[in-house]
Amino acid sequence: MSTSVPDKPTLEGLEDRWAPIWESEGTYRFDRSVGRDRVYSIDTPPLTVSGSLHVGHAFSFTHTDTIARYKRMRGYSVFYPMGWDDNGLATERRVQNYFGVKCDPTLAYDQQFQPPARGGLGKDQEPVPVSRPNFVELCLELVGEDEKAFEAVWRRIGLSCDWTQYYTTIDAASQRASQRGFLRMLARGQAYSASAPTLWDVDFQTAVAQAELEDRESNGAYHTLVFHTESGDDLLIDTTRPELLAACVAVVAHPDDDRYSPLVGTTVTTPVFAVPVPFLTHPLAQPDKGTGVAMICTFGDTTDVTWWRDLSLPVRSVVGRDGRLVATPPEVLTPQAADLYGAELAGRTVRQAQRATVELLRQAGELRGEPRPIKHPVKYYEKGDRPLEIVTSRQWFFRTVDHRGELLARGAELSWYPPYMAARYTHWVEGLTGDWLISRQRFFGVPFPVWYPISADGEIQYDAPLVAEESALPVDPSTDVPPGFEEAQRGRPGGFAGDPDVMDTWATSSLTPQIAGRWEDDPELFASVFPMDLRPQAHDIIRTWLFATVVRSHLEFGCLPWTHAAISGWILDPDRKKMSKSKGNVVTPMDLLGKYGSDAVRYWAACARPGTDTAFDEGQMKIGRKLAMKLLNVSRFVLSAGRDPDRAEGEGGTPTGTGGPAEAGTPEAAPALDPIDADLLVALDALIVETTSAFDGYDYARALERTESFFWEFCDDYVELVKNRAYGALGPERAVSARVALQTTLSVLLRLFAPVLPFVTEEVWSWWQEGSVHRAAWPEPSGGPSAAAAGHGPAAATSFDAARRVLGEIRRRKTEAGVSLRAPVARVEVSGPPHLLDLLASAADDVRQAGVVEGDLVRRPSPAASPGDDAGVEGLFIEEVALG
RNA sequence: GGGCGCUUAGCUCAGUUGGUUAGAGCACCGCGCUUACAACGCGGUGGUCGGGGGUUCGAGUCCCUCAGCGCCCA
Repeated sequence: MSTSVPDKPTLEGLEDRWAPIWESEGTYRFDRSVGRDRVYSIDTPPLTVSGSLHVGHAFSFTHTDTIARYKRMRGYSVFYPMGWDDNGLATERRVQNYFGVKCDPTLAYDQQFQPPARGGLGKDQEPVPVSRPNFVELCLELVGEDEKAFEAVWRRIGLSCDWTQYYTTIDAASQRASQRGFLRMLARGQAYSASAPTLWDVDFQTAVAQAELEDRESNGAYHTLVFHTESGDDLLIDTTRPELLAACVAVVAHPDDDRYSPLVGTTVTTPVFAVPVPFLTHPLAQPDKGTGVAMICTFGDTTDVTWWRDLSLPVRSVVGRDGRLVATPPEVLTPQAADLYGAELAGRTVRQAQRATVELLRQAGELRGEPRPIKHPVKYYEKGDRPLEIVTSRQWFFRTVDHRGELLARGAELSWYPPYMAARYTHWVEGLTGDWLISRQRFFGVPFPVWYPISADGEIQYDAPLVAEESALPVDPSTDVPPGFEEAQRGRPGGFAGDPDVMDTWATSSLTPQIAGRWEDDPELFASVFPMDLRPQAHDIIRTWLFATVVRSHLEFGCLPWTHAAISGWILDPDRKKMSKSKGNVVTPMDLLGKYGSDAVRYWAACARPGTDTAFDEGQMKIGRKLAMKLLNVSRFVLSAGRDPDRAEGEGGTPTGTGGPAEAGTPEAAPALDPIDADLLVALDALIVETTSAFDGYDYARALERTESFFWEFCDDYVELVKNRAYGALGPERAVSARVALQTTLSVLLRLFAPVLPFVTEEVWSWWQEGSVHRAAWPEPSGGPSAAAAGHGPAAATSFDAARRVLGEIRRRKTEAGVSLRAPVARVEVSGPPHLLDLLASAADDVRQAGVVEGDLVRRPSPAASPGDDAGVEGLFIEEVALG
């Protein structure tokens, strides 16, 4: 083996040098030929391609990468695919603007289609309608560009994923898996369509699922409306949504609210429209809210939906999908009331209608007092700008509520890191209020593989969908034809109509283990990777992505999709605010990678405890860079110290990568080690045990911290102590002892650092070893001759400890005296218990060399020392350091 | 309103089943170009462990309570 150490090692250019080599050598390629028990499979989060990567992504993906690299060095064949999630609203908007198109799912695919623009339309131009398949093609073109940029960042940062296992959630295989998954759910009765109250975003024109909701504290106002009882009394009801008065179907009070018990079961009359509605009770009515009576409308909020369902009330919708009041008022209105509605409210937006309704109430004398402004939580779509409305429409759902108990059990079965994150899942499942709505009225997504028959009189038969055959997947019902039909029958009586919607993003990305594992497309691969070992993700999507993936795996396979979930924290900006695009505080990783180097950025990421939110801190990257630089320099010393240029070649120095210190780095076989060299190797064994256990518990941060701390002690104390001896100052045999310890330790440290610092460790490894450090075996403690030679447990004081203590004191005295560390020392006197002095004696030569002690090193037994005192080297006292 | 975290040096954070005098890096101050390293090394200053109470021979660590911050959910 040749050793080739550069004169001036540098961190510059390591990424450009090693990333292509890893790719061409297939260093991270998954080997499917091994059995499932030797596979470690990772369900990588597919990043949304729209938008840009920020350091938070680099942060959490680095965490996963350290685990992947560790498992690989432990001998696993690591299945670590990379995926992109390109479905979504953001992409649609960009595509519409960039190409000047508008999707119309009723249109047929046009193979010759060319978009009117690339880079945006002119001012007078109207967007061109295109079919869904054409629209999807344009989406793919645009996200393809982004994916290239994303991939470049990942390669630069050194993610050890296998790029041959790459997928996107819109590619044909993903669509096939997604549609197959849907059809299987449908066949088992776990997917169903229903016309039901649905949360609706009037701007995005799509249904929204429970998981996508967020409450926002918003301005509103209580309006006190005057209803009329059967006996002609006024009944006051506070509402924030008077514009829904025409949709009122009942009023409700709490069953225990004695104030209203006489009215329960009677009929009251609404103001303005004079519609009779029942007075009912329900436990969700809050006696202390407003007057204690609420008007139930279809539908003002989710509580209305609950009341409507529990109390079996009729539907009287007034708000349309466009967010305006519908043209035709509920049938229950009298002709006069309907005329009033048509004149004052029909076609108005919700806000306009509220003003108009207030005016009508005033004119009728049925508004008591003035509206009273309040702040209250209102439901929004997380990406939306206007409050959600609730409309009634036909949508597809996956059943979840029926499976609540089983899903809770799956959550308990999963190993969570850190464990307390399990509570997020449990609370979410316990709080489920409805099944999972999967229909989206969008275009760039996976279509439902169903059509509906059209009856002879032209009615669409939603209850008897025509499903695609699995062998035909993926299909697009807007262009493909259901089995047994011809294209000419599309939209005709007696023919069929394709489902116009696409599935929710989560309906597809909940299948990432299936997609990456090529479910059904490659049964052998799937069997060797599924269920997977690890799901790494952030905590904000436990209730969406993690939950949805568990649902799909549980219902399809009756098992968890993975055995472990590692939840990473978030990146906060220096003011401890969440980093997000809308706040404008996002930092992108590419510049940082260039400035500090990939290893340094990875170091910063790996310092964060699993699951802990972390402030963005360039200072930590500087430290990482310093660490990488130190590794280069000390390696240069270790690999060149005392080498005889004439017999450098073939000298040995061959840590094989398969074992620990005992068999590693030994130019001459089994030399007699100096005590402090043996001490170092014993401590190294302890380090290996500790870091291995930390990585087994997914605690990359602890592993790094311990390795780093050992490394600095190694550099600052051990290397300084033995430096002269390694150069041969105390003879060739004792030089060999030092060099064995140095090289063995370096070999182990390089491997322990490799998961976090892949570039610099690979660089140094290449100076003296064959193959990639990332394919080398994780170190094992030797527990062998070196430990026995040391003759004591790791807890007791060692020669190394005694030597560092005395050397440290000599340094301190020199510093206090303001002289150079090279200044000679005339005399040192140390007192302490005899056994500590003996330890010191065995390292005395090294201490004298390192401390430049030219005179005596006197050891004076301390009379006060008790024989059984096994305290540490604090028992040594440096009585005198006489500078020369 | 409920839940989950967090609060340790000026800053960013470790601190394992409770166990000597609570640690690291950065920053700051001082010394030093020494045969791996001046984009560096060596040394030093710096803390009522958020407040209060409790359990214990002993609490940064366990329990209760209060305050502040963050996130999730209503």
